[in-house]
Amino acid sequence: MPRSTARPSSSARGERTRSAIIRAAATVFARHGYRGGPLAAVATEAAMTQPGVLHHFASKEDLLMAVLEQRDREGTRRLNESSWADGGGAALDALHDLVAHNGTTPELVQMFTVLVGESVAADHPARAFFTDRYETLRFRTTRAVQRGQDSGEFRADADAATLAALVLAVMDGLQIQWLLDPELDMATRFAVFVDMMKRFLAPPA
Amino acid sequence: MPRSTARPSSSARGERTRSAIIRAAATVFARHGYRGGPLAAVATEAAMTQPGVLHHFASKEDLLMAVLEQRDREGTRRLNESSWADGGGAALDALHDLVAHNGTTPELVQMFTVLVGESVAADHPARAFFTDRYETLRFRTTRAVQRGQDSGEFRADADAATLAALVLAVMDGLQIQWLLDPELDMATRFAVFVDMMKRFLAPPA
DNA sequence: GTCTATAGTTCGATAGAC
DNA sequence: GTCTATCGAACTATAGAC
Repeated sequence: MPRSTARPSSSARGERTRSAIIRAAATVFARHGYRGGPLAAVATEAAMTQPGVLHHFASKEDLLMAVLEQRDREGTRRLNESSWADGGGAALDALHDLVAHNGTTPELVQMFTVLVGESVAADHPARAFFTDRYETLRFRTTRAVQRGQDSGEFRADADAATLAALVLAVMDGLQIQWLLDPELDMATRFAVFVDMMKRFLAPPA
Repeated sequence: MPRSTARPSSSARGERTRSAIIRAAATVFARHGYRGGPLAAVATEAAMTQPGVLHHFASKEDLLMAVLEQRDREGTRRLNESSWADGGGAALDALHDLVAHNGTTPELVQMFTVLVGESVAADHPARAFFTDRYETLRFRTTRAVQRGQDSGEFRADADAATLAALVLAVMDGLQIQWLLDPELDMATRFAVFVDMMKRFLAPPA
């Protein structure tokens, strides 16, 4: 592995170009969707020509998958650095922090909302990605609720999997409404939902 | 106005053709989205040629708007025939019935989910339609919650507008997850949310 | 009112020079 | 590694016969 003081190797420079293209593609896909966003627009955004983009990615579809995986990793990293892993009410608070942060990154939110909508169509290249993503998110959120039940913070007789699906649903649904009308504050509304769920899960006195 | 026993007038036959095209377009847009669904596919689905479709609609965009308004009217009619207008818990139960019914019409649900995702992009022709639609739905749902507060069924110190936004968010979010994984039952999960919200809104004993 | 034919674009991908 | 040039496909919309 090259030391940070060394002149960047050819492949390291290549990685930087790839990153710039991924950033540009995220912007274009957020604004116009995958089908509606031409490679030429990605190229312009990355200060290149369209064949230049395809020198770094075999196809537009390849670029799409690279964008999705990159942005997904960034979002996941954020959660992992929070109190998410503690489970229970702390995990719900961590999700609230995430929603508040998302409110400062409309482009990222819009990209995922546009692409998940497109990908619901059976033949969309990102369909499998999103199916997997939701399965993983539901699994992890279910575990966070269960952790709260195991510790006695939450009632044990609630269906953790259903509640996990509801949490993710609220996040997605609020994003849609926020993107259509930016006046709407996601974090404030999500806080009410978290409050509602905590009361619902409070063990009987 | 022609009597029902009369031979259908030319314009009545024209209306039937328009309806058939709208039905065909709804199928195609649900499967591939607006941008991804060619007029030729709509034509095939309606057993016509592509210029035949454009004889009845000035442009693809015109057809899209006709599809949206038609399908929206159908959905709204269903709600109006339920206990929705009573407000309060009865209105929430009416929404649950709607969610259960939606579970039997995946094509309709998919069409709206795909199109709302696409339309979040600023330049999409359906953007204004969906912005208005959510504003209207939020307004009507807010009123339903307030009606419950006025009657004393619900606590008066809850923010009806926020709760309305949450209800719509859950519906949309569950639809996304259901379309990506049809194993997930929307109605069962929505019922848990309704239960949670009713407890949250129960007046203090 | 529906057809065939086609104009006029736009786009993804490839070829090949530098 | 980036460019210019271009191919070939797909799509909306129009023209005009029947």
